[in-house]
Amino acid sequence: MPKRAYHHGNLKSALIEAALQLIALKGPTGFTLSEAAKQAGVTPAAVYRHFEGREDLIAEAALQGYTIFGDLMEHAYQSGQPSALAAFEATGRAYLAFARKFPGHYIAMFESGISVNRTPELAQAVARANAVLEKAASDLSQHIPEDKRPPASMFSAHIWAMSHGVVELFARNSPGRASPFPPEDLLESGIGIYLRGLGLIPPDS
Amino acid sequence: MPKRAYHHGNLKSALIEAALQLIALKGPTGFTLSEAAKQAGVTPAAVYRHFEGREDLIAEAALQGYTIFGDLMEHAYQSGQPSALAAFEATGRAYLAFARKFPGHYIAMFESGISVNRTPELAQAVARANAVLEKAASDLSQHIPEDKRPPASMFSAHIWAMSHGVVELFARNSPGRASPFPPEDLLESGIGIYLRGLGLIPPDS
DNA sequence: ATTCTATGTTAAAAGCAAAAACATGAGGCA
DNA sequence: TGCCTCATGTTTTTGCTTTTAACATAGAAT
Repeated sequence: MPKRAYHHGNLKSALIEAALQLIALKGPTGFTLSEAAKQAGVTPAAVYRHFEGREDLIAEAALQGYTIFGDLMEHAYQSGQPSALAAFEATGRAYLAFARKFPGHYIAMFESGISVNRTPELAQAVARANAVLEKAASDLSQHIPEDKRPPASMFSAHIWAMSHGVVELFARNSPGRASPFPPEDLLESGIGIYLRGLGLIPPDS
Repeated sequence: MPKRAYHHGNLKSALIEAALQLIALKGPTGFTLSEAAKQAGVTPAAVYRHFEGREDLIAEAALQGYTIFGDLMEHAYQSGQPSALAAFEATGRAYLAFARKFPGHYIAMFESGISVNRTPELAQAVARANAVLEKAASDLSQHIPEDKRPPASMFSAHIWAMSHGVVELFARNSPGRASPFPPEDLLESGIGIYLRGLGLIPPDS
């Protein structure tokens, strides 16, 4: 194999790819710009032609993550239609699936400490993902009597919180906080109980 | 005031204190051993007389955190006795209160990437905190008919997950993921709905 | 009083982020 | 065809970090 030409061709994507791998492997703290550059076959300084710096590289990985995340959630939502309940439960499963399939993205998004308001682009990608979740929650909550219906944004915040909590505490093997249950079961049962509490599914196991 | 004597006196605690402050301020990534040393009025190398290195310093902060956390949860649990429900809800509130009052500890515990099995001591402190939560959940779940009662460990995992999710997503101002609701309300309502789903509180707002 | 040891300092090696100065080569244009 | 230009990489440098080794000091023990 001939050594790479002077110009890489698509260094930007290669760097994001390398960053995602390294972030997933060594955590947001262990990740270094230099190592990502090396893995892309390039000197550290070259990174600055495509990103403002280390943080910006992580931020772009997160942006890509939110975009994929939004797509997946949207697709899951559609796949459950026309049943509001099926659509809702599909988004729940998609959440966990995303965290499992795209660990680098997930970490960049939620554990790297970057602000969602870092750039307008990022904020918009977050807002879009949020909107899908809230739409699924809103659809479903139409089935609740209006007087005892929580705001859809609260509903979706609850579900997002539980999903995120399950991922952070029990789905990541590294901290080793082993639960006796597979994360999928944990989340599904938790959401099930919650929905029962809203009267959205009948009270039988 | 005369400059500090050659021997600090209680450098170890001073370093943990400084670390907690800096971690809360700049996140686990921004935190540096050197800065903690400077803040304690000592050279970086002095740190190595009391800790194995940067990670170990963070780990000890986390250990201290889990100990305080366990104490607070225990106290909250006792404060609600003899009502299992009151005790349970008190632990929920205590969780959020801890995250708010001890941000440095919380971050060291849950966001710094240290493994809970790093040392036996740490693992034990985590286990103890876990045990309090599980006891509260177990007490409460006695009030559920045995055939439709989830395992106490699953019950407590659900609550822990939602609590942690609320803290991470909505209680930390830095990521700027503003929810329209105060985290306390969000968590309290979420737990309320969940408990209703288990039939532990009657279905009225 | 003298020695031992815990606890500090200085000094130095190795790695990283970031910026400045320099190099290369691909595409537009005569 | 041949030159210019500019996007894209490389070297080099600065200042920070972690970590280790060698040295210094003072409180405690004998």
